Amino acid sequence: MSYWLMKSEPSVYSIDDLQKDGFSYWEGVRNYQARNFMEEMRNGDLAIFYHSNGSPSGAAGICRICQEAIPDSTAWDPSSAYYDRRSSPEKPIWMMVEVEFVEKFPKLISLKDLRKIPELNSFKLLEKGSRLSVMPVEPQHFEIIRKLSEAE
DNA sequence: GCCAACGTTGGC
DNA sequence: GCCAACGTTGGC
Repeated sequence: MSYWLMKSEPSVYSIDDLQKDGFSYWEGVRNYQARNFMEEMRNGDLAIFYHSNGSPSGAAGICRICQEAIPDSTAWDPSSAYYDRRSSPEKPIWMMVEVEFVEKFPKLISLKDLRKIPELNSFKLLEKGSRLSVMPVEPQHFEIIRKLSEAE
């Protein structure tokens, strides 16, 4: 079992939206590295739901992978914001997984707070210039963040 | 809205 | 294969 972090802009799709929906396809990823990570995801893997471009940004909750990578059909939908004419049902370029709501943290753990934790020094998310929207998370890092969410 | 950091594209 | 130009991400 592996751990991941997945970013979403709360103005587009937030942890509250996922809580309400229960499940959601993670469509619209248009970065090869992020796509490759999604292809590695297995049913039952857990992911931190991260709010990017939020006020503030930070870890908002946890979701579980419930459908392994399948072609992202928004890529061949001309009316979609994620349309990519290079992709087709015959030759899909982009993939998506489906995630299931697990929990919303009682309080968002802001990026600023994450940076205060010495044990998270090597966390990829916190590296300068890190922009990847889907990334693996070390099990010990995942545990630290989950524990942080229980504090106070 | 600004802008640094990064990824992608395309001319050569 | 190099690299300049351009587009995007995301913190602030």
